[in-house]
Amino acid sequence: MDNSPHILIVDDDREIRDLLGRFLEKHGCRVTTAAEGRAMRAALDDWSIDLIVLDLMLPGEDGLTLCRDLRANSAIPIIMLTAMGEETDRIVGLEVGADDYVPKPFNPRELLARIKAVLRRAGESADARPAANGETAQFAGWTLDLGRRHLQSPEGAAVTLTAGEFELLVAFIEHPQRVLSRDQLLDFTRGRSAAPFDRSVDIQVSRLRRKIEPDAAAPELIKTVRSGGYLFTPAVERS
Amino acid sequence: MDNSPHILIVDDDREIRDLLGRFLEKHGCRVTTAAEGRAMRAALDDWSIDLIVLDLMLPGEDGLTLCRDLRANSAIPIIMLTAMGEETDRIVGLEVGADDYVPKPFNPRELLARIKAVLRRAGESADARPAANGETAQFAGWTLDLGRRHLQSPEGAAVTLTAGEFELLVAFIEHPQRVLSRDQLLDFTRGRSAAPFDRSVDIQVSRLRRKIEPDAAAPELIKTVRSGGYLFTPAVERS
DNA sequence: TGAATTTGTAACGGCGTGTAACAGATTCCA
DNA sequence: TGGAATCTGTTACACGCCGTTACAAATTCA
Repeated sequence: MDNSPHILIVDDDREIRDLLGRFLEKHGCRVTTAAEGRAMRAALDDWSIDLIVLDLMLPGEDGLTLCRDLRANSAIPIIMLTAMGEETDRIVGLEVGADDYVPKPFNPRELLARIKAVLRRAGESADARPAANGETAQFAGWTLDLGRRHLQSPEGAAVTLTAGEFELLVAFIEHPQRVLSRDQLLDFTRGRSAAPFDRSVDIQVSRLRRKIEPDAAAPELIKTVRSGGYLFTPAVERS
Repeated sequence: MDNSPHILIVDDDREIRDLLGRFLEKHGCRVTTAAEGRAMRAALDDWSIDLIVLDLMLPGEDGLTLCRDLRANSAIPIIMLTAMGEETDRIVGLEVGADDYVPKPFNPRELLARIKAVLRRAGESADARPAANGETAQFAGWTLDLGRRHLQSPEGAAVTLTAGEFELLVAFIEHPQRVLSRDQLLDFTRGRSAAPFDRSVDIQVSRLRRKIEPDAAAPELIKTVRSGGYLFTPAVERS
């Protein structure tokens, strides 16, 4: 399962989540599931999701509301599941910003086909996101300019980062003071999941530490959490 | 698929998008699709579109509005799809600036013929457009005069650019602080898609860097994003 | 304490990128 | 129209990034 799309299934029906999840995994997707809005947001925070399959009918916040909220600050493709195939639902779903909709009950194969189609289209118009325009982040005296991909030390010296180091640092900055597993870090930086005995994250952490830690032997900024992952300790301020 | 016209299909009906898209691709076009206005704008931002096939009836913003907006600041040829062949639609469509209209249901062959006709006409009158008259863009102290194709360094010295270098710089200036793939850059500058092992973009970037980067060994303006493409880092101001 | 597990990192090699050099294509000019 | 000058893509090779492997060090557990 390398470099495969990461699908988030949001449905209150456990059976649908499990069956659909297994089906998609068998067909080359990584899958995370959530039963309602709160869990959905948690999953979006924990992983780099490529596409959301969102049930229209949910307890608590319903799918339409979630969909509108998602659209407000992200461009993640959404496929809506609607209980009835009514025209009104379709219109409303598309109006609210869904990329496609599938009426229940659905054929998993058809859903998979639509997922692929939506992902293909999304890939074409991929980097429509403003890519952190002009934003900068400060931590422990350091300044990272997201737009210019430029890092400055507390003393004012420019430190050049390779693409991989930059991506890793961005992942840390976007999730500070949280333990991030190697799997999550790989997902954030490379959009793929870890293979067994995959040490690539360790290596990149080691290389990044050499550039930003005053003493790489006693790291302060990026701490190791044994059998957990890594933790970015400084507070991050963005502007 | 080289140097072929890049068609953008805007229609909320997935089936029409897919079928028509495949048909056009089979007949020597490159195709990108969008379900509604938001996706259409994203696609226009990401690619150099030669012609838009635009459905009159769309959820959210309807085709007429989109068409009028498009005409306000671009000359991209537009073919409207109208649900009924009513005279009024035709009149309104043409009034709003569409180059042709095709009533639904339509024969793909006929649509293709009209696309070719409109493209031929557009190609003839292409050089007639004043090409951003008198506009200039500033970035990192440099000034680029779009009309005169003239570049001035921060010190005030004139730097002559070849046509290819100029087109590349314009592509960067029109999409600053975004990672642009080699494929996108080829589309912007030459209107074609990349062949496997195509290094032409790399070469042009290398040549442009030599002219505008203070230190070509440590580029600041045009950064490389490994396995992603290139990124124009400075903020761009236009006047 | 010793074994098992986990992490740090040196070393190597595959692969993506930078660029020199050449050749084909295009433009310019008489 | 023909030849020169210029521009642009291809080829070839060097370099640097990054993942794998291997082994040492640190930590945990019995």
